[in-house]
Amino acid sequence: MQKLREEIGKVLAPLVEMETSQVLELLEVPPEPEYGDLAFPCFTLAKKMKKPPPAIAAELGDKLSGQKGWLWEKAEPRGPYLNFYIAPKNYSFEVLKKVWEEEEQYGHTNIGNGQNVTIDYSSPNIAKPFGVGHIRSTVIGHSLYLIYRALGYSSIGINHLGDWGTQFGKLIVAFKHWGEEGKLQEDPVDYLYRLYVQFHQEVEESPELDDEARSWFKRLESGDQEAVSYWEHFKKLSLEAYASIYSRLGIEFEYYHGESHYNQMLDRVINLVQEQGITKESEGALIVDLEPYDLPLVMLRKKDGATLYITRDLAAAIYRKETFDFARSLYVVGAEQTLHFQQLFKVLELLGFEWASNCVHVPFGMIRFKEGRMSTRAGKIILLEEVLDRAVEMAREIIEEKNPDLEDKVSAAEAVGLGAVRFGDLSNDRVKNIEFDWEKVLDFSGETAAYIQYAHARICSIIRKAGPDLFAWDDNAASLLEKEEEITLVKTLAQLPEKVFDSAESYKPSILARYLIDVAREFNRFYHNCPVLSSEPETQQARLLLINATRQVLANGLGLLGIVAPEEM
RNA sequence: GCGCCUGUAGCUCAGGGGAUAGAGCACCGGAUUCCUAAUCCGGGUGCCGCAGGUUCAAUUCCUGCCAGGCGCACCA
Repeated sequence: MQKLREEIGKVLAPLVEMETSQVLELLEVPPEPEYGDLAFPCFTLAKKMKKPPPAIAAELGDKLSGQKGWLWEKAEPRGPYLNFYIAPKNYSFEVLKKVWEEEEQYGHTNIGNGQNVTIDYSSPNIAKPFGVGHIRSTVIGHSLYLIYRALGYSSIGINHLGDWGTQFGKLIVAFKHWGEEGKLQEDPVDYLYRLYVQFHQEVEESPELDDEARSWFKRLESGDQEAVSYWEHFKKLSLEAYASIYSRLGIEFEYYHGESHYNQMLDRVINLVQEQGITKESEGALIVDLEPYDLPLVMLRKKDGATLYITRDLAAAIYRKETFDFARSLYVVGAEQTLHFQQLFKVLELLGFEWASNCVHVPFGMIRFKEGRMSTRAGKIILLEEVLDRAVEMAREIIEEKNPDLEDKVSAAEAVGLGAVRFGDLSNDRVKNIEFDWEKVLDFSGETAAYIQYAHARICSIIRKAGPDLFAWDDNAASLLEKEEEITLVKTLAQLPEKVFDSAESYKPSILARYLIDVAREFNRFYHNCPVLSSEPETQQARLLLINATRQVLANGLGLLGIVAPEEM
């Protein structure tokens, strides 16, 4: 908790002849609770004071012996550290009061000060089914969207649909050769997907199909009527299919600016790069040589005149800056595209845009099978919808078994099932690959969303039973907590704001996800050792305030992960 | 060949310049006259990939190597 740090910083600064801010940077949380709650390491002072660290710690301990502050009650040296111990009652009071007052705003701040952050996420390729692989960008990006908003930024979600490029040439060719409109209408995305797979099979035998596809894409780019109408048709049908997944997951975007959105800007962008004098003609194509920067060259225009992915990304970046004047621009895109973004950002830099340094690629690992990677082309893929459906179904079975009297099983199963899938993607470091395993997807035990949701639901149940009369703020009760389980829980609750901040700064919702597991765990320990409703009136009041604060932290935290916190399950 | 990422307990993974390296799963054993046992408690495991280097201190930072993943001009 910030207040505690500041209090200790102020006390310590004059004693060690440092700025308060320097002291604050050094303060760290000890590895064991018995070593106190905040420690000042004396190593860096050793040189300056020409004394061994333990001697310094001891000396500081002497100077502070018998002293205490509002939020801390003693400072003790231990080895090279000076350990501060919180004053449990005051500390609990402060934490509970803050959560009580801020409610759903607890954990939020205003450091973003209304600045815009654009977040490019989800961005599926039209005409390809929404596979489990797509969930990573969607879910991580959306969580960052929510987290940045909680920090006072104005988040702008952009779905950079893959709605342009040679794949449309392929699709048009496939549809013209083998397609049937009737089947397309039945299940558009699935059918387009099958055509796409078929194209890649046939191309093995007939390589000329590739040229045909390229030429159709070229026609599309030059506005050919027939090509455009195919494209519009495919796009419309795909978008309708994606809409249902997004609505089920509660995901929204400010803009659906796909790649095609930037078509009119491409000439201007290419001119801009040419004016900068960094382009070259090579084998008929227009390229930017990045060799001086140890990067492979970038191609802006193919020899047939058609543009490429990076051309449109360049246009998109500039468009986003001009339109939204972002403070940061995030690209939540798979790690396999790291090089692409290095090139993109380098070209922006060469164009003289100093805001290039505010563009951030937020990479993540891929979801793979044990046997190897998933492949849309080869048809080796698992549909996200199937994953969601099976997870919800499994949740439903467990509810049926554990809580057969529950009224609204449908909502609870949806919350738990979808939560499990999302949490699976959010809880581990995003850069790591994930091995897809049905057993893990459908396992709701251990460190999962259900663990957190269950803690939330139990708290709601206790609060319901307590009734509204028992449940009100009480200055006196708020400072009655003293049992170890209570204090540990309070300390954990106090960490939410810093966890939210850390998640944003490192672009890692996993920090928040892991923290919520800690909160739920500490709550469970408390729950098993400290009865709420059957305790003495004053204790009961204190514990109600504590569990309500816990409920709030869990709800706020899950909210930032895009996961529903059910009141019953 | 070059570049980027990853390597921690049987498995899946946290953590991270310093105080005894942690969880979950799995396995074994315990807890429910009491707020939902989707819970809790107990039981044991680690050359933190290998080798050097920087440092008072390295599992953490740097370099090299090994293993796996990903990428490297007309795909996105």
